[in-house]
Amino acid sequence: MLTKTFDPAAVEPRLYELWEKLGAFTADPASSAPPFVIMIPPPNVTGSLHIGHALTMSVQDMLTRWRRMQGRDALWQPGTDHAGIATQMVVERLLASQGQDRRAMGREAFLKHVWEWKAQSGGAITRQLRRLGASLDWPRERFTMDEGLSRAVLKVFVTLHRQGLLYRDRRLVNWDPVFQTAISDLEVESREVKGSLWHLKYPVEGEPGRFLVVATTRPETMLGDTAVAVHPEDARFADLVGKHLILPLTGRRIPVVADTHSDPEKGSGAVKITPAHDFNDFEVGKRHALSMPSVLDADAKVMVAEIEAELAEVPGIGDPAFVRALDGLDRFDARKKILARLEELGLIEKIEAHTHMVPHGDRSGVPIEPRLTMQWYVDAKTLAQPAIKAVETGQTVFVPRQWENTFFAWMRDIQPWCVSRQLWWGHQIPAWYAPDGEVFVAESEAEAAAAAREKYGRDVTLIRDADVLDTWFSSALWPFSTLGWPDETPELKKYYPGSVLVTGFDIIFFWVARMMMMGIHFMNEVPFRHVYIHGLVRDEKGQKMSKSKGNVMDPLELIEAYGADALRFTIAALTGPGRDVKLGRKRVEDHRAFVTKIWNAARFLEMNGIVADASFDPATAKSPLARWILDASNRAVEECTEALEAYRFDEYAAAAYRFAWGSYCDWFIELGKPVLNGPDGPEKAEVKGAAQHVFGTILKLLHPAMPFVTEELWHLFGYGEQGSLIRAAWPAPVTVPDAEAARAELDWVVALIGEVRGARAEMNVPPSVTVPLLLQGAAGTTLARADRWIDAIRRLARATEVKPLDGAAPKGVAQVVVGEATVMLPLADVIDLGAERTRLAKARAAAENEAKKIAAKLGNADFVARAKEEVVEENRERLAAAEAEMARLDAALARIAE
RNA sequence: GGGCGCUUAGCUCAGUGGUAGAGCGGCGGUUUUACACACCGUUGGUCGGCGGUUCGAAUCCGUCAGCGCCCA
Repeated sequence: MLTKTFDPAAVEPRLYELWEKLGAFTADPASSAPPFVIMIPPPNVTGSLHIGHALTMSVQDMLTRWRRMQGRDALWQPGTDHAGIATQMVVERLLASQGQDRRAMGREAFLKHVWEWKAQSGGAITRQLRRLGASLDWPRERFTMDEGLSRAVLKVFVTLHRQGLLYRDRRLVNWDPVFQTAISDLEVESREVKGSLWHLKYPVEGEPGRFLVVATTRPETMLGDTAVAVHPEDARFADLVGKHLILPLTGRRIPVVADTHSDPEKGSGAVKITPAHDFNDFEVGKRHALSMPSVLDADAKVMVAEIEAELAEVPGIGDPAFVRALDGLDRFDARKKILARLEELGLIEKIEAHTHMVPHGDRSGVPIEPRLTMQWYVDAKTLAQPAIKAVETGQTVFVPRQWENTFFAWMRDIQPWCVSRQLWWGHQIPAWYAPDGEVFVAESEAEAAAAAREKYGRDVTLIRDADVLDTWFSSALWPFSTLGWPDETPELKKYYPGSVLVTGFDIIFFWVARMMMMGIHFMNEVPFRHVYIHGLVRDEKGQKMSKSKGNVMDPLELIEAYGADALRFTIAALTGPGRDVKLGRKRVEDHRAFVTKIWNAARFLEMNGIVADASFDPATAKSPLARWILDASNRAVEECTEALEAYRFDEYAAAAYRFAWGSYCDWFIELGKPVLNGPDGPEKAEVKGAAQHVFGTILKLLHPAMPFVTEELWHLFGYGEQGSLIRAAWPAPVTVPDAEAARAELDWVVALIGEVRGARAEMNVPPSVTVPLLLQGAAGTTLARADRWIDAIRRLARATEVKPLDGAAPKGVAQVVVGEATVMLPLADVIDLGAERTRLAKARAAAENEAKKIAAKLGNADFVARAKEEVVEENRERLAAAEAEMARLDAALARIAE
């Protein structure tokens, strides 16, 4: 006996272990089956499963399970990435709590700690993915710092360098003062900050009392100003171009230059230029050959060294002692002091409140500081071109398509990719420096030494670059490094390129674009055919989930409460095209009802002795009920398959739900009860056969979304061995004899029951009152149908019998129109005839309204002349039907007039 | 400022030229032996506004408004 309700907590872990033990998730490079490949977006090794993972992983698992059932050799490649900054931060914090310090222990010892931490705590998310039911090929699990993947990183780095696509350059980087490292453009997020716009007065050289006013949001950087720019066409400042200003506090002479970067509309129309601390100013500096002194150090503290030589005492303007005293001061403290001093000197014209966007490190959360440093860069511009072309030509297709625009916009304006990070945890850059500064890039120290020996004719001391690579550098290789590249493995041959990449739109730049670039460059082929972009998970109100808002939902807790199937089905149902998913507890609870519904349907089958029967052949079905449900299941199969092919998880869920609940449970089982409760015989056997056959189809259709409950029932009902549904064949439509006739018959039964139920409910007839149904004007086929379905009609329409009206209509009937017939319910003692007249009049008005609308359309000569013939014909039929219904309702009204 | 997207029933959303839909909710009824996480019935929308194209527009075009996201 099945338990009263499904108990996911007891069943799910057991089944997952079984699948894993059976090797049900395993891909087989030796098989002849065509591959289906999804590369997991490797979660952070520091991470734990959040609701966003639940979405993306559920989607990936649905696709994988579905394709696997279709007979594809499915590989869902698992793994995690080493998450440079995040992991280093976690371990540093841990060490700090034990009173230890990274720098004190040194690089080697620190890395040992990180590896230890990874071994102990790094696998949390992989365990959690199992709870979700993710059918990843675990024996193939990889980590971006694996030996194999590290070898791929070395090879790629060295190759790109040799090809001139990876180089060192001294330019401005986004510097994170907390982590003390460069970060890429993408790791910077603009945040709106309420600040001020300070209008500073810079004295014009040789013209006492004349000032050029510059507006700035960052007054502390003025120490590093090397020019003031005005717009070339700005008449207000035309005479100043070429003249010099005395930079307050430092006393340094700086030129006024004409540059279009200066916007006459903004601020004062003149802008101070600090090339070493602002990206735009850097470009201006390059255009005008300005010097580029840095005045902030790695900690974002004031650094006077590079401007020391030019400090000059100028009465009322230049104050070297003050400037020197700022050395080592935090940037924000320095700002206050500088402003106070300028105020004293009368060099602040005004201060405006000003809201502006300030770049922040996405992990550290502090304002990033542009700094002039030497870093390694990848020539993304060059690598981007083939990637752009691949999407333009459809080698890779985004779903939904509109995301291609986002991809193009970024790729066409791509900047050099800064790949070096001043961290210890990561792939150390394979570059060695000779004492003269010459760099040797090689896959090993020995190779670098050999190259150096060749150059210098002797051995020299080489020092390895201390920096590591951006984590995304190794992630970019994921689609082929996980398959064994640079070795030519069977896996690489079979599973590259992947079928589809599934991710959120926020990752298009970080990862998708970079995989495209690296994949095409090193494999001469795009890394995946489709990129399915899903939305973000938000709370019920549509708010982004965040810890600070306190609206985060823990997927594991939801699984605990409602089961993984319920969570997964909810996600499927809510994942529409290009939409964010608004998820609340209530939604999961609601969809759990569907899991329970399936379970209860199974209990009904069990009570009726219905079990799997492979010998049942749908093509031999005779009873209309069996043929009807088999036919309906064919359509459900088609709908589900088409929906999955189109990545329409909402439609897939809706089609399966509609069929399982709305057709199988609500009608097939209910209509089948009289037969199932009746004596054994061919009809009963056939209904049982259809019941088990279609239930098997339902289990298969739902398996990608609800793997656990379906797998459990699959075995309990004898469809297959334990844990075998996962590899059962995806259903295909079956042959159903004369499906159209079965549809027509069941449509009639459903309509009759529906109409009678509706009238009874509206007339407040208690369910305990049962009446005969008298058919007036019924065709012979209708009467035959009524006869065939009498037991079901009795049961579902609360009827005692169904028979043709003999003679005149009895007094006090309720009447409904079903097709050509009028059905009379003799209810003289129960109903209010006035109310019945009102009800009929309302129905007649609706029919009349419909008829009028259609008649007007058909009365339009243009419509008849220009619309498609089948549309006109359809409208003619609808008009006829509406008019016939009006006539029958008129007759019904006449019958009970007084 | 530039770009993208969204606006359809109380809520969440499908619907991309031919009868406006689903789920949930609301309301009324029901212990009819799978299921109250249920069953039956029912209510509910000038498809954001305006203009255009068309025989016909939620759907195509233009425009305006509101909201969201990305970029500067």
